[in-house]
Amino acid sequence: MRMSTKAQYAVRALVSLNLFSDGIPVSIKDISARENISFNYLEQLFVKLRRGGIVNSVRGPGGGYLLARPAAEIRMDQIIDTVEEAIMPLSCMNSDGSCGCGSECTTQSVWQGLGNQIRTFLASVTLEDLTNDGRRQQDFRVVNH
Amino acid sequence: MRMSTKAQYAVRALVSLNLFSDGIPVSIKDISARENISFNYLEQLFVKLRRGGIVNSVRGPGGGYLLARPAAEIRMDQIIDTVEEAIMPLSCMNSDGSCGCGSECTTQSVWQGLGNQIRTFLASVTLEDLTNDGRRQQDFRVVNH
DNA sequence: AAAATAATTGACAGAAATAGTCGGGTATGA
DNA sequence: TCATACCCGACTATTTCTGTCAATTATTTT
Repeated sequence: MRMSTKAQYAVRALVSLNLFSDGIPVSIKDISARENISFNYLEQLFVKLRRGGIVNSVRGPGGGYLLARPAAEIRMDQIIDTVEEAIMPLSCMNSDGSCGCGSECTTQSVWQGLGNQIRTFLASVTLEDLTNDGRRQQDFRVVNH
Repeated sequence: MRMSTKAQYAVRALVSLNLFSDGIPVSIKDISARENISFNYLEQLFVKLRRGGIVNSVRGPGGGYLLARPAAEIRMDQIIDTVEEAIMPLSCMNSDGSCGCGSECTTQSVWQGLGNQIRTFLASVTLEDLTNDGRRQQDFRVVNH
């Protein structure tokens, strides 16, 4: 069981975006350099994030991306939903979320319980929470140099 | 983010084992037939489960596998740990569990929090819990035929 | 002792998902 | 009109997952 780099990159990128944007667009190039994530790969992620309504884009020189709404209203589960396919699919699960393995599947309840647990946790953390963590780390670094 | 079939199969197989064993060994062939899981694949899983101390093996005719301890003392997280590599690794995580991305990694806390959440949940469910679920489903089926 | 059963082990292969690349477009501000 | 930076789809490489196979060892039954 693992979290894809897609999700990890997307979250890191958005924290970085929130941390360094003062209302002006931040370019992928900047984020890519700052977070050391492949430019082309980030580009892909931001296309999804834009379509998912997490960020808005500004084209042309000086353009880039902006959060579509306040960081406090952007939840982790929303980010991951837009960037990945599903938070916790099972092998016996149909595309509509129903179970395809009939009566054999005595263990389904656990996995569903786990899925709910994960989703609840991710929904309880906002981009603002993470950005504050980031800010603290930054301050710490400045103080200690 | 997904749970591997390895983990799903292992749990199902152990529930089945516990459900149909009355102190006598159950062969992989039986479990394979009952749960409709590939014999050869199950074999692999049981090697790990044995090495992980979840089951004991009995060789020769009439042999098979037995739970190494009471079902109530076998927790989900233990099963998954023996069958998979890690419950929630991150791409920036070294093999020893430490983080390799230094100060850039402002988002680590979330993933660790999530990992703890998952682990806590899995540790709260025992094989007995699941077996009881299975028994109820079986009764239900018997009653309704 | 021989035969049958069933675990044990390691190597291998195909498929799918993930991760990352590339090349050409389009909009926009200077 | 040029440089910037988003936009988009296709493509490739890598890894992981899933499953198969063959050969071996241990044990019981006949």
